[in-house]
Amino acid sequence: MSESMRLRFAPSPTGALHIGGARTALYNWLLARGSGGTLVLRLEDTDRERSTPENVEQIVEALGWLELDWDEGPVSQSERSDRHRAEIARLVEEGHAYEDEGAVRLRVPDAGSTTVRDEIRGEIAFEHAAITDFVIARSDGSPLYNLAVAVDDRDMGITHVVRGEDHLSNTPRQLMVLRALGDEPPPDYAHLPLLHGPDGKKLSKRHGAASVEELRDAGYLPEAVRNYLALLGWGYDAETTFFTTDELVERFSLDRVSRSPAVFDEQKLRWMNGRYLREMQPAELARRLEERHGRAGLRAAVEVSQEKLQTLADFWPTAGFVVERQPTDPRAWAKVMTGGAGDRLRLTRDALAALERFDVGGVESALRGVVDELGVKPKEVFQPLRVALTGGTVSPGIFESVVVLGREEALSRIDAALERVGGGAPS
RNA sequence: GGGGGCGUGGUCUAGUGGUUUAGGACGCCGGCCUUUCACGCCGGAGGACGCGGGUUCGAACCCCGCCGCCCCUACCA
Repeated sequence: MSESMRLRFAPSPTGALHIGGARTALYNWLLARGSGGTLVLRLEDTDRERSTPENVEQIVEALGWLELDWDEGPVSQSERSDRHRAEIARLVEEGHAYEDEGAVRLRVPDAGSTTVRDEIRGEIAFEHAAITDFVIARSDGSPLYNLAVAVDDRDMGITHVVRGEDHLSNTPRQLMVLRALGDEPPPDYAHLPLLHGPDGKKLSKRHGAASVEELRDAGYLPEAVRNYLALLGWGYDAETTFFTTDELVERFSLDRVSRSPAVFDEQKLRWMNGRYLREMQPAELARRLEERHGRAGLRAAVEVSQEKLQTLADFWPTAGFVVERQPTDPRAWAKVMTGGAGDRLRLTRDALAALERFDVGGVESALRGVVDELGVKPKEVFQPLRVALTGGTVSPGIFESVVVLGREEALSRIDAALERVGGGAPS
């Protein structure tokens, strides 16, 4: 790749930025950043009916969240309509196109073929006989996709067009427009394999999180999404799975991009996201969670729960009890608060109340003391306490949970549970 | 219908003629760890590389046919 690569990411603002589009944006960005080239953001909004400002805003926001920036643009094709119309007129004048019931069609030769040189798939020939004279301008004079793309790629000096495979069949048409427009060599093309849902069909909302916005809301980290998306259709070697963004920029190349479509597997993204979450500095994780929840003071809750999170959305269910009391899960209560649970909990309360050093080590020895004293299994003591403190049977480590709540709050919650179980008044 | 692309365990992939009894990862199953759930660690099941021919001493890798899936075939992009 030359160091003067000029790439473009050209989404159509007819909807949110989908995962496939995000992957295309990522690959273009990696290529631009890795080569010291330029990335242009272009909005293909020649379909004025379906293109909306809201979608443009959403796409720009999604790119921002993914931390993918661009060097030029965003430029809207609709703003370049005059330029497109001028070229359409010139093509008609020069005989490359003609009017047909008001619309304008490009002349496609009856014989011969146009060959697409694809960086990923090699040379692909398209027989002209199978391509009709296609419309490049509507009868109202407005330019159509294949014309606008060709004119813009040419005007913008795009050297590499990297886009989804769904555009592969359009490429010979754009190549023909380009040729009619002038003699300049066309850009290099690379068509990325499409992304499918678990059912093998084109990815859509019915497959769960399908847009970048939904990924963000589901609690995924942009760096994890970048890493995962990079691996959907590209691999560096036989064993490397984790890449920092710098490593991706350095190592990504089109010649290792796969040719076959990939299925977006949210389970693997969850796993990868969990790995990123666990390796993050607690302060940073707390900052992101505080931003997400619009509240401060989450650091302590983060420290006891970080190792259990797979997404940011997992935080509240697992550590919300630290911030505020949670309703008790009836099933948890019924399962744990049986037999002599009340008595064990009362003894636990006494041990915690009498504890001098209220830290993890102190709490642990106090609780294990109760276990030894009663001669029961640890969980006979820990689970009732867990339910009293958190409302459920699943939570962060019990010693840490006790300490993070503090003695006063912990005893208060235990008392409330004792009252409910009727296991006797607090001593 | 026509044109084009693709086809390695459920999923993402490594592997382009022999070092492959096809490697790694997610998921799944079992075990260990253990205060719950995770994490982590260990082990396991699951692919004869879409199918059928051919070339070759030898093919997942080359050739042909077929099948399947997807894309284009719009005055959508």
